[in-house]
Amino acid sequence: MYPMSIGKVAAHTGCNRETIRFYEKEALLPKPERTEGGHRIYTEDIVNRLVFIRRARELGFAMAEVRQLLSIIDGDQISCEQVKKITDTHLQDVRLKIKDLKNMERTLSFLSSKCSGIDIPECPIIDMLQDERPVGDLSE
Amino acid sequence: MYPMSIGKVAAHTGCNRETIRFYEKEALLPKPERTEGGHRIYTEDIVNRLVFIRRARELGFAMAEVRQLLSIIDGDQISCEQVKKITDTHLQDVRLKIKDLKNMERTLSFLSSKCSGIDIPECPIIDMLQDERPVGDLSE
DNA sequence: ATAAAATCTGTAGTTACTACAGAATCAAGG
DNA sequence: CCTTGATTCTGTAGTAACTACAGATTTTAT
Repeated sequence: MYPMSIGKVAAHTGCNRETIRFYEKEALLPKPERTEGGHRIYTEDIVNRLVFIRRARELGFAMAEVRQLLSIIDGDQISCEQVKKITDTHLQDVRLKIKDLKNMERTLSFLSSKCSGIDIPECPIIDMLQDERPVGDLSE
Repeated sequence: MYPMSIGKVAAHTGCNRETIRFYEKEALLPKPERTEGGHRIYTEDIVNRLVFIRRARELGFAMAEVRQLLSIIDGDQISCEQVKKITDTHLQDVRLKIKDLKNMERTLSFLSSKCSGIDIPECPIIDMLQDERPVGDLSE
């Protein structure tokens, strides 16, 4: 299994090659050993670190936050308090985004419901987007 | 009121100056008249168009979609069918994003609940992000 | 030995803006 | 009319997080 070429790592983790090199350039991943010809050779440690990064990213953590999490991991002892703080801050962000998207959803489905889709001179969607009244204000 | 300088338009619409010029460069807005010295002068028409763009953007339409909507508006007759199609496609996108974010939310709040925030050698959040088991798999 | 597959570096493109720098113009007050 | 401060001008570069090449080199398999 190990050591692995970059292509194997990509296949194994689902992270593409370019992204792996990108993380290395950004110093989220350490520089791996090289073959004589200069090809990267990955150990299990680095691959685990990559998996960690991908997982955090899939949970929506920004790269800056991932960087913080990694630096906590890299420190002598892990500060659970800091980790929880980063997580909770991010959780707030996610909740806010959900709220915003739900508002969009509400307005969009309202707009869609007003439009038959049958060609008529006046389009209710266009009309409402051009209307003086702010979108999302569904009052009379 | 009209005609307006770019600064007034910005204040009036809440869209910042740079963005207005950016939309012009991107040809979402037409090139406005200029003063002798070269400053832009905005008519009501252009400002209305800007408001339309901002509203569509606030509903999460991508610039490419806004572009499509505008070209429909600019055509001889508005195709309600096309407008509805763009809207409904976008609505699907929004719903998908909500779904993804809700999954993140669920996992993040689970992680957060597992962490007391009190410094202990092992951090449950870090552990779970490093765990073999994929995040979001809350099974035993 | 040769051919095909994989990898290398470095640069540029993506989205939708935002932030300058340095120069020119405009509006208001005296 | 003149000055001063506010506004605007153009053009370039930066943001986030990758992704997509091009052209050269290396590795692997036959």
